[in-house]
Amino acid sequence: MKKNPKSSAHKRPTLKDIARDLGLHVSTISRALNPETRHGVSPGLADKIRRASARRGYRPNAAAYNLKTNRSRIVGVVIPDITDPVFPPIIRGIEDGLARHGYVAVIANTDGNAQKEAQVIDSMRGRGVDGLILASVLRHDRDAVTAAEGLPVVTVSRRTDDTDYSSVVHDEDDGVRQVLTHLASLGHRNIVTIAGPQTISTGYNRYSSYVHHCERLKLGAAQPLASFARAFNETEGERCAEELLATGRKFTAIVCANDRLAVGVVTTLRRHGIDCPRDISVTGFNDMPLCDRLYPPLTTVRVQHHRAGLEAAEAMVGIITKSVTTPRHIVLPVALVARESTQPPAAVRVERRLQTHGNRASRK
Amino acid sequence: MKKNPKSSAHKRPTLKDIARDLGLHVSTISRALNPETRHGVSPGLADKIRRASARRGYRPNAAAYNLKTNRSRIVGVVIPDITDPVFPPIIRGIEDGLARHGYVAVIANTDGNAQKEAQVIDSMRGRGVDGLILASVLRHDRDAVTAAEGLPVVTVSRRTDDTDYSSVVHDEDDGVRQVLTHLASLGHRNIVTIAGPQTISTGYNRYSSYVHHCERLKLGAAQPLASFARAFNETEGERCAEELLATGRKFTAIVCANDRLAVGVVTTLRRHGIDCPRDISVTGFNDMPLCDRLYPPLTTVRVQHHRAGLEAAEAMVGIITKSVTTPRHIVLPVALVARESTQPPAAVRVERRLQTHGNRASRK
DNA sequence: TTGTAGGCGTTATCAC
DNA sequence: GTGATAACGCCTACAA
Repeated sequence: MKKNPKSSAHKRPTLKDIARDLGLHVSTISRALNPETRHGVSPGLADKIRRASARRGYRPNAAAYNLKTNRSRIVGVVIPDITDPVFPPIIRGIEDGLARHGYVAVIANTDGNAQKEAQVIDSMRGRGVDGLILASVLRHDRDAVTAAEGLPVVTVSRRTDDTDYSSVVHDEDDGVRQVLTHLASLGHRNIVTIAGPQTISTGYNRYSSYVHHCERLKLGAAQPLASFARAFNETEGERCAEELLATGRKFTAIVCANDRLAVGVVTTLRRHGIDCPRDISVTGFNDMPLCDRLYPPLTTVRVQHHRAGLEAAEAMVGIITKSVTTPRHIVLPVALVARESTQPPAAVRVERRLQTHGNRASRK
Repeated sequence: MKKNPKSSAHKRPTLKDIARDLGLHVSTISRALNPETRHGVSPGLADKIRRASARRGYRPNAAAYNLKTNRSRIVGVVIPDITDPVFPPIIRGIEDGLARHGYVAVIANTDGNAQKEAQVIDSMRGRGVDGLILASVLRHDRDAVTAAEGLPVVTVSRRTDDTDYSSVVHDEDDGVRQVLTHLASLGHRNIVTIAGPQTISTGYNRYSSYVHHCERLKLGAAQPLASFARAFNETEGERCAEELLATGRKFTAIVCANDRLAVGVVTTLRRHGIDCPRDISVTGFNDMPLCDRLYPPLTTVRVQHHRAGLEAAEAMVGIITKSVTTPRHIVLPVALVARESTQPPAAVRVERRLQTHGNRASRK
């Protein structure tokens, strides 16, 4: 039972094996087993072949298929860092989407390093990936673009300015609009922002929208105040909050370009004895996992991470299989999630209390 | 410049191409380029060949290599759900470790479903993975074991009871010991637990250690009280906390089998108007990302997620390349991280205050 | 030290 | 409809 070559136990059976079993030819087996070419074989025989190969536990050899067809059914996924809470749901979406079509993902982390990005893309190309899903691109990403040359590319969550890659992104502008409308309706007038890196489409778009909608809603006082983060993380949130406080300017709300920045902001505020939301309201963007369990639960913009991954995967498979050449740009809707990190500013609260004749518990 | 077959632009060059360029034969090129066989070719020629292939931008064709050598340099990684915050750091570690040796990971999610686990393992085997790293196994996982038959397997974070797979786990027992010692030193005596699924090694070991160390430290009153979670998530944490409260038993601390359960517990306590840590202390396990930004910052056990992934990857490559046959079991040290979710019980605080003659600010 | 030939498992293009 | 044959790109005896 150990090395019996005739036994079904040891080596994986090949087309040749089941051809020998049935006294047929390899090519017939191949045809019968391939849905695309099944028509060229009589129904009865095809059935018999399928049953026989199932019985033998036949599994097509991926390497041979790859070599012959030059298709690996592997898609490379390039992200900054899987450890950042926004990416796992996206990846899950990508994997789920790819799996539907028999594709799998190979993931690489760039740590936001453009050089490393080009390098991992190169190595993925060496592995013969059928396409690339990039969640790491900058707005002007020459390195990535040249490294990816000739391969199908879909960007997800982000977008490049200058190429015609297909993309799946979130409606950043509407998100920012909803945040500012929400803050305005609470009574905030002096709203500042912590913007993300302007080299990344999300950072750039969210900041532009902030400026645009502040103007439109007559917010942000004289000139809107902004601090620019060099990365989307807690540490930068802390640093930027310090920077804003150091200006001495008065403001009652901070709009952050993403949740992790907001988390850092809250930490810094607390360190300064400033309470969120009592003294200052803070908003995030993304609604990453655990957002609702933070202190305070964070008001943020929910984006469809998983869905974005799914769409990106579908788009990729579409390009690979149907050779869709015209780039498609999908923009997914977002939704404000108002939690406890936003509240009317103190002055407004006092005012309202007076209006309601000192009615306590007017707002828990 | 579009389809010139002689141009270096379009199709990836093969060994044959650079052989033709140099007027040599394919096998010579192959030998010169392969570090293992380079000895069999004169140094001068080898150099010339390497330069030429570099100039042409030669990249070995992975599929052909795979087909010939029956090695894919792909390792399958099976996890419950990449969306669970504990897994990304592990995966990052695995990917970093594999990358050192030119391997990549393909990830699949099982959602804790044993059947799905067997299924994804099967499909990975179809892809010709060189080995499997399992972060999803149960203690008795017949499905996984049979599906993985014949492939190198390393389990990470978890372990099976009955097979001889190599494994990389954390020192659960020491973690629980440190947690209980910490709570005891704060003055807690009535300590209950929310245990994880007993079908999983972590759940089982942490609970066993809880029982053992409670006894050793004379804790847990008459009989220790436990509620058993059906999964390691916030919802189950909430449910189990309700269950504990419903018993009517008095206790001052809840030891949770992981952080997500602890997060759920805190939510439930708050819903009942019970403050953590003032009224009840809560501890977690894992020190997942954002643990320090929760409310209250969670006292927990730091485990080396990334390191575990690295070690698992190294172990896997060791098995694949050097055919290490004897399973190795690595246990990584852990460390208590005391944060604000643990505090002396109210009775003890009062007592201490009396002892210090009403000294306010004795403890912030 | 270098060249030759065969084959890994599959698919595609012939002919029958 | 089915069988034969070549080829995908690489590795590796073996021959020269």
